[in-house]
Amino acid sequence: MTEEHLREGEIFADKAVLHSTYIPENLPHRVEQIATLTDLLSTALKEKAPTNILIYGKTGTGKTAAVKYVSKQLEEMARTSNCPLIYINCELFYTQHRVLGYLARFFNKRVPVFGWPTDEVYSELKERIDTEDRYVVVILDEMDKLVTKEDEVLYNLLRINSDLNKARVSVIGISNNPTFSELLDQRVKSLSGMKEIVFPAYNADQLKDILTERAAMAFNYSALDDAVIPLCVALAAKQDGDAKYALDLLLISGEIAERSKSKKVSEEHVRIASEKTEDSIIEMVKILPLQSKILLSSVLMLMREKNERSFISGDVYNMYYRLCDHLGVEMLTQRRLIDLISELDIFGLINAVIVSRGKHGRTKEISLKVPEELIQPVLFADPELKALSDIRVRA
DNA sequence: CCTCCACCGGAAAGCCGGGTCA
DNA sequence: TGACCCGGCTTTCCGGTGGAGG
Repeated sequence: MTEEHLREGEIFADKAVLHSTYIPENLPHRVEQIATLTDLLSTALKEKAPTNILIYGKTGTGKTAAVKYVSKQLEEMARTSNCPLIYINCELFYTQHRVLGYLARFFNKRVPVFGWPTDEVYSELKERIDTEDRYVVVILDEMDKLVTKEDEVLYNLLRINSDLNKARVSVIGISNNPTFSELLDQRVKSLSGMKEIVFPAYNADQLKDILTERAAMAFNYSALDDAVIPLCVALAAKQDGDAKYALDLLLISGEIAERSKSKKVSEEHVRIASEKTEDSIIEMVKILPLQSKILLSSVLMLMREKNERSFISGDVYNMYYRLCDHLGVEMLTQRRLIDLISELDIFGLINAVIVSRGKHGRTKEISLKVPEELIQPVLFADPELKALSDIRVRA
């Protein structure tokens, strides 16, 4: 460890501090959430009364960090009291079968990856867990990935306690989707006594605290130009206070500075870094399916035509139909567009919030979340969308 | 307090391409 | 080879709903 420290260059003291996997000693501005979480878990542990917790908030609001932080704290207690903590990222284990299989294997049941019917895996798992008097905590990160695939792993796990005699299971679900809680079956929620913890987005001041603290550990003394952190904060604040983005930016800026053999990270390096992350947005847009591209273009077109920032879904649909017509592309039904919009929202390309407008019904308010100038050329570069560039809208 | 809009999103079924098995 | 299955994508159908305005 110390050797590694010494090997770091002039810029970084400890690069790993800026990685998203790093769990800091304390998480600024998340005291309340951590206290609630610790509280819920430790009382559940002591009283052997399982509790299910749903954590939600946008990307980069410290959800995973907070949960890992708390697990670390509880680890000691866990080891002495036979309480395994199992962390699963659902993005990697995205079917019920795989999650259950992973859990079963965790409890030393040799389940082949393929070939077993799911309910058999489930009942094996139950048996395995129940062999001992213990308290099991299962953490499902990116939990929303499971529900959308009409999987029942959640429901099974949330209700598993009623089928157990000796052991007890708590589930902690983490979700990026702010409306996820509504997505969950109300019945299951009340049945399992699910508690919710919300992680709000960080504001600029809070982001600054976070970056300052991490930078002090990550960088060598005076390796950062004074303007660097404020610039990172400003850029991240634009991304809905995404702390992960801010830390990435800092890391990449540092690496760029290092590679260019600079002694200091400068504002210029941050600029280059932010361009680099822009590249990943471009990449994402590039590989979007045609229909999603048209949909995204509809938002752009509306912005030009109406000179506004956000639009209701009805307007977007209409524009989408106009564009399909113009391009001679088969158009999708409205129902399907709802799903594509949610998808773009999850990708972080647009913001979609449900609003109720009284007499004017209930709808989604949709706005672009990335710079227009950034994605427009990418969209129009698609051969299928070429014809869009000749739609001239009076300004 | 009730209504009613404009859309949301669940359920289920169809279609399609690709993979599997006898 | 053909029958069958699977998963992803899409459509059809439809029941639901928050809140401004009556």
